[in-house]
Amino acid sequence: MSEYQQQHSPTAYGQDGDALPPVEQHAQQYETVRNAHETELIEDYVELIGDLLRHRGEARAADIATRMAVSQATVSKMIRRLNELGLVTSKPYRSLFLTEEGQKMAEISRSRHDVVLHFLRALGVDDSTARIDAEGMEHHVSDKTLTIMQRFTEQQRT
Amino acid sequence: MSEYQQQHSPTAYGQDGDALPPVEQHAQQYETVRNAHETELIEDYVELIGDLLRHRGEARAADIATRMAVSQATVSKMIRRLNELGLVTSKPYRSLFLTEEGQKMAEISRSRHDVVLHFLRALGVDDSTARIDAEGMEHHVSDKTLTIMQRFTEQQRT
DNA sequence: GATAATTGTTAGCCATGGCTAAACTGTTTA
DNA sequence: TAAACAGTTTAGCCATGGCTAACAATTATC
Ligand SMILES: [Mn+2]
Ligand SMILES: [Mn+2]
Ligand SMILES: [Mn+2]
Ligand SMILES: [Mn+2]
Repeated sequence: MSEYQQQHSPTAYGQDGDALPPVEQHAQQYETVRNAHETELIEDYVELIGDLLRHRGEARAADIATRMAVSQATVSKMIRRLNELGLVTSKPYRSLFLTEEGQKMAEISRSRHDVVLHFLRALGVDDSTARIDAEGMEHHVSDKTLTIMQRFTEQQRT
Repeated sequence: MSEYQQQHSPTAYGQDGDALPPVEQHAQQYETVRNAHETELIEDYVELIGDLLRHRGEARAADIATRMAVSQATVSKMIRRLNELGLVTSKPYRSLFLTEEGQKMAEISRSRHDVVLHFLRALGVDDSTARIDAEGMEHHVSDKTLTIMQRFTEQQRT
């Protein structure tokens, strides 16, 4: 491991606050991010389908495509995957519906999303920015952090 | 647009706090996330190479592979991309170096990363969790939010 | 009821980011 | 100095998530 042959940096930087984390911990950071990326899109689809069902009573592929700014072909393909994963049921040319499992995922995702969004607003971020940031951040916030965010938001509200 | 044919939801949910955002805004959320994903991994590589150079004096492919928990083949392929993007210079079987542009990106990424990490700690998140969350969150935090996070951290420090 | 418009599906393309296996280069050590 | 080892590269595989183009089905309009 070349990384350990040279213990002292020859540059003038020395200690500048943050050292490199231990290898195992560092590796775990990236692994966790990769895992999040695997489920991220699935969650967004399921969450959106749930939201469309709640707010509009139906979830059509065309609406998903518009809201996600993605082609209908992309949505169609994705729906097949969601079907295979047992998250949605779909008859051709009909509205989508969520399975039990899909509904569970939708609820969890929506609640996570809400906690992050409300937290950002409580922190002083304007609504439109908060919405954009929350859409990405939500998938990378641990349960621990989520709890802390929630507490912060509640305290702020008083 | 079927989404607008049915204005009133037939379910009992009615208004429950958060309505669906307007289509254009909603679409922009997802687009922004997709854009972030395109540069995310590149930034992490460049940032890590910069950190290895600073702390160890050299950045070897093998070390990157270990730290990222990824195969050496994956790293090798990625280095070719970084090269093509003009972010690193590399002679075969030698340590990597960052170009001017690569150094700029590394600095920006590191500083972003630090702001998010320190913010999470200031918020009360334990170090190890903060590190994991920051690794993913950093790519989805807007400049506006970043500024607010920085202010928060400084206030907390007093 | 025929035609037009909308909606959905399929086929096939591409880039990205993983992987394993095999070959190659450079360094260390017997 | 030759062999062994560590590090690097290449080839080729796969899944994911985009796209366009062509076609099919449903729904709306005349
Ligand atoms: Mn979400
Ligand atoms: Mn999201
Ligand atoms: Mn980073
Ligand atoms: Mn990162």
